[in-house]
Amino acid sequence: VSLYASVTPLPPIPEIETLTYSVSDEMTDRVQPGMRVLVPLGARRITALVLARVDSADPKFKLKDVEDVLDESPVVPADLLALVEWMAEYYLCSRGDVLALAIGRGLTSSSRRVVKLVDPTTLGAAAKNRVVVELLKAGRPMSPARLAAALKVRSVDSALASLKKAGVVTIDEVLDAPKVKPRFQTRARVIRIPDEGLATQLFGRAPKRREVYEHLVACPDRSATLSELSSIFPSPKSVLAALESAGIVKLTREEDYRSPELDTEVTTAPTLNPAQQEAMQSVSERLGQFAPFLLFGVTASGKTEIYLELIRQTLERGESALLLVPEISLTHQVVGLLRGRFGDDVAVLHSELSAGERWDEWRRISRGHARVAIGARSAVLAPLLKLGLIIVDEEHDPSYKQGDGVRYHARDVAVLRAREAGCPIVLGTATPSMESWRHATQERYTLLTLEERATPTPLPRVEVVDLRGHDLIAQGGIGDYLGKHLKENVEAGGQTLLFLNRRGFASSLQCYECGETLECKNCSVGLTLHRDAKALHCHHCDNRLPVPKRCPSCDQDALFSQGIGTQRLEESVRALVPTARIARLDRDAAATKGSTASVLRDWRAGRIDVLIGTQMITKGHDVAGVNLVGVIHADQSLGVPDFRASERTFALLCQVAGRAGRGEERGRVIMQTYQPEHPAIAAAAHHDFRRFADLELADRAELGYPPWQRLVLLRFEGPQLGAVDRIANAAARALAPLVEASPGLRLRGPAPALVERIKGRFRFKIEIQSESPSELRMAAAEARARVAEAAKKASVRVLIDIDPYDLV
DNA sequence: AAACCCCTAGCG
DNA sequence: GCTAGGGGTTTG
Repeated sequence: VSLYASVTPLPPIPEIETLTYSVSDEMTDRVQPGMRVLVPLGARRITALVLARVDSADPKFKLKDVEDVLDESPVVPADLLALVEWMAEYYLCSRGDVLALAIGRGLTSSSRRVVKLVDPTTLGAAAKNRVVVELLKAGRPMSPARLAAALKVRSVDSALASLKKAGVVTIDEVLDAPKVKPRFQTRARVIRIPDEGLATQLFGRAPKRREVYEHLVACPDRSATLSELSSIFPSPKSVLAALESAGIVKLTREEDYRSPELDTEVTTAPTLNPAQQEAMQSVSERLGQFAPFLLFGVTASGKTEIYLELIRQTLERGESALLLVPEISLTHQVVGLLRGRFGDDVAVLHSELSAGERWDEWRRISRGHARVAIGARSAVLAPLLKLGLIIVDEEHDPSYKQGDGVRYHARDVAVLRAREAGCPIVLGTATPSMESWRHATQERYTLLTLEERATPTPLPRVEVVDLRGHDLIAQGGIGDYLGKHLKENVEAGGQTLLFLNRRGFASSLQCYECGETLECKNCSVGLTLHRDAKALHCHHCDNRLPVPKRCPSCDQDALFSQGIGTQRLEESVRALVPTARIARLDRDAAATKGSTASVLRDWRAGRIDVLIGTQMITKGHDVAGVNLVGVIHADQSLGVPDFRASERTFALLCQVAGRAGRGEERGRVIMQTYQPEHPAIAAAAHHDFRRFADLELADRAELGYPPWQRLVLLRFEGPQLGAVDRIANAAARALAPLVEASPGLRLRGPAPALVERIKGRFRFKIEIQSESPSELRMAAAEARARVAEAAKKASVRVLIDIDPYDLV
């Protein structure tokens, strides 16, 4: 019986989903699903991941052999491969795309051609040949692509062909090593206790041998690594060699994991209060089976302790646990807690890891050496073995939805993964997403509620200040009421948090003579004024320009700034409370390395009186409680033409408000707004999620927006407006018969995106809506396929966003 | 006729 | 993503 391997290239190759190779007899045992292999493809060799072993192959292919197996154990466990398949199907992308985002880059190798000069005397006639030879004479052997680049021509292939024929050069295929290699270390282990005679013989005149030996015997497992020993004994290598040849010690090479530096915060598990206990118990009873829970707990209700206890129980059952958090960089504290409780059993996966660190954490998990994985979005694909529990903290957080590439939603994938693994999943939040809330009210998810804070402080008092009739900008962002309380709080020595979700100084510059607003030349958006950097800054393409003195359009000295950002707010706070210690936390301030951490440290230590920030300050547990929280412009994010604007605003306001009064006394929150009656603001002021959800769901029902129905967004992007418009319309026409045939299918668009141009690319969109997700996916795939060819010709990219979060 | 250039099909 | 090879064009 012959064996074949179905593989997918890694990194992925567009248009190639799977390839089939034959497996030679001596490799049949080694080739297993989830392993990387080296395979020939065309004229070169590439790495690929084995998806399956199959016993038959399409006879129309003349199959090549798998050349080498790169792993000893599967890099991707079998159940994770199944999840990858599902994601590729659901999100209409290739398995390779999903695998690439799971494993990351740097783990693949491929061959390339290298040109070597052997005999420069027999030059060909062509001028190009001469230049190529000159270049090779001067430097080292290089690839055809680099030769072409150095000579600033498209290709040198034909010159090389003739040079090769004349015997001037040779072209070899060289295999690149993967960029990430495992690191090894030597471990010494005592395997035999010497009897008295041998001991005298070995140690009699060699006290150092005895010392090393005695140290090793005292170690756990009677073993230690070479680097550990080196830190105690100077150059222990020769001693170990002697002990090894005497048969006392065995030296082995083992993989050395590059674990990221992590803070460890040692705490003891507190006794859970009755509400926590009850919630924990409900999940605990269902360990070992699929059971989705929505853990709805107000801020500071002690959700984290429930997570920790459930993870402990899962490990005790011999299973592994996955904890997803919105942004790992802002949740160091949770990582520290986990490390404190579970030590080296914890692995961290996030984008800030180096390729080597990520790979080693990945291997630690996939070998079962780490059984708790914590990470952001992409950690939902962590290669855990015997998965027994998934927790998604802050399940409502929009960062779980990937905005480009494979546009997956980590929370949704997590629920599916839990179902496949047959384990409980806990979605924790103070402000559930409408989707999860509906599942809970329909009893598809079990609702667990924590109504009270675990701390003695009650929820803060929230006051809504009606800004109508006031010019927020003229007041520098701080109205009279907020200003009065800010002053009082600073004088009383309290800490104040001011929240404004816009960075920069002013949102735009406009000319009062000709009315022109200064726009980015690559994007159809206004440029933000950054006064500290003395620049106009495009928040879409990162373009930076000097601030012009006069209007570039009419040359009048008539430019004035509009809107208000954190930098301007900082200025007005300094004017209002000149003696206060003030700090700002936003993406601009965080750009200076390490500044975020030091600002947060100072804040927690009470060395800062007023902290100004964007939504960075609302996330995670790093910002401790304060006496006063000021929301500068609560309805700011309601202006976005997106059906989720209310939900986002509500969640954001609750989160900001939750920062108040975590310590001894009850905090105060002041929300300034032009829309005090808006449900998102009114409900947030009363900490009343249920009321907000009722109103919001009713609103969405009218238009059939999620969670009532599902959405798919088709996006069109390209450098020419006309081409993008044309392809978008062609796609709409391709969809028309489907819409006609199916009464449940609705179409909105094509229409230009809110920001019509980003980085020089024009953007159009089509929204498709239906109750049936499969019908939607089919329609989207059909539309894309129908316009694919024309789109390629017109350099228009067609992107499909399943369950989109960003509609504008 | 050879050399050069550009494009794209097909890779298992 | 790469490469070899097809076909059209230029060059000596």
